[in-house]
Amino acid sequence: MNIVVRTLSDQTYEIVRRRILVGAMQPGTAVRQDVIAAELGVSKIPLREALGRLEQDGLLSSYPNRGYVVRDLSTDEASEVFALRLKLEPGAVAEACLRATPADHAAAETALSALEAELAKPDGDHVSFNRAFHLALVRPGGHITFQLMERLQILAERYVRVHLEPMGRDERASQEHREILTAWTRGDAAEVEALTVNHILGTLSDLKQQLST
Amino acid sequence: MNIVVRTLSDQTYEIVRRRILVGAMQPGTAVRQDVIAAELGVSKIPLREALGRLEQDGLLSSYPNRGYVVRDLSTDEASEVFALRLKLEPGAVAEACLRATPADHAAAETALSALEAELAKPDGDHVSFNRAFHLALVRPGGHITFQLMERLQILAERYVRVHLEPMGRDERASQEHREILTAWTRGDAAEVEALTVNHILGTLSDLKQQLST
DNA sequence: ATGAAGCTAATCGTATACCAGAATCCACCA
DNA sequence: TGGTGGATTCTGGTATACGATTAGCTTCAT
Repeated sequence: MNIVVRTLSDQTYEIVRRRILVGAMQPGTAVRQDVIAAELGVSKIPLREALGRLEQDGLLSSYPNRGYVVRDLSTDEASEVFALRLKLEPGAVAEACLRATPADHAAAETALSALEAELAKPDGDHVSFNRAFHLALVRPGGHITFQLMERLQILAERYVRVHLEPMGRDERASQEHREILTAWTRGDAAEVEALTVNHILGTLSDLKQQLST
Repeated sequence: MNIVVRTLSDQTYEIVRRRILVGAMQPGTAVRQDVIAAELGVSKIPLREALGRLEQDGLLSSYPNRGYVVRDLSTDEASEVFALRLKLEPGAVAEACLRATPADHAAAETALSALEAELAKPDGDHVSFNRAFHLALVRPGGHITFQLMERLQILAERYVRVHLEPMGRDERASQEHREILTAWTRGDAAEVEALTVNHILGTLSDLKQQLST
């Protein structure tokens, strides 16, 4: 497919990112470099590169000579992230659907199937697959847009995991996904945009409800 | 002021970024790590961390086992970057002006004064100061928004330098800056937003004109 | 007891040396 | 002319060492 060769830095990045996203590394925790390096069996160069990327992703903060700390979650940041998604994602998805090739259609279909399959499992990791699907809808658009969306998705994922994963809001969201993908593959930009707005608003309102309890 | 201690990685990042932005490292050029490390007198760890950040900034691309390459400029990307700025920046600046403290006001004023002073110099580096000013207007808003805007500003700066720096479009832009800052300090979000839209559109239209010649 | 001052241990940031493996180049050969 | 198979050059990664800084703990004076 695309890139099969991945550097150790990449893999380390994804492992640590997952740890943060699933809460295995709690907010406020200092990142002990040699400990993690030893756990993962990598040396400091790939680890530090991974941590640097995570800082740019907004998952870590760094303090000179004191290292990295897992960033806190906050309702302020949650609002910010979802406000940004609302500003960018609908347009990005719409734009992408106009440029999407058959290969992109296939990729998006695959991503959604994988997500649905994961939802069927009792203890599946559907949140990651959800992110992958959403990003597949954006990828055919511009490179920069995709990069920004990727970051927003990652940040959003933290909040979704913490607040929404326990409650299953899966059936409705899943149906919305299908609708979006259909319109997207059809190239119906206006419809895609509207559906995406709704979808994000749906997630956001569920989130707000959870936060207020 | 804020952060006085900066790591070597940070400094290296800024030096290499400047080289790319001013064209000292041309698009398409492969980045020879040991050469640059030797030139800057740093070892591979800070250099690689800097390069990784530049990749996330969209200034470099990396290919496993082949290293980093300076990304090409393209009119497509230029449009993308400015479209994103238009979607994000006006709202971000408006939001920030509502949250800005007196310290933020002072910082923005300082940034604009510095920019104006630089414009007075015959061969000043006003493009960097322009970016600093624009970012000062966004900083009091959310952390994530600021990070995204920072990246967009950096990307935009490349195109501005290449296409607009030769021609001086400075007087009008400079006047617009003053107007924006005044409304911003006053906390007039609606006005700030409108002025910012106009300002970006102004830059964009100058850019399009240059590109079409 | 309590706060300040000083010492100590832990950890970060960086450098250096080294190695395996991929990519590239080039000379040689069909 | 057109491969082909080493040499060469880099990158990506490891191991290790070390100065500097931070944080924690101890001690001492009040």
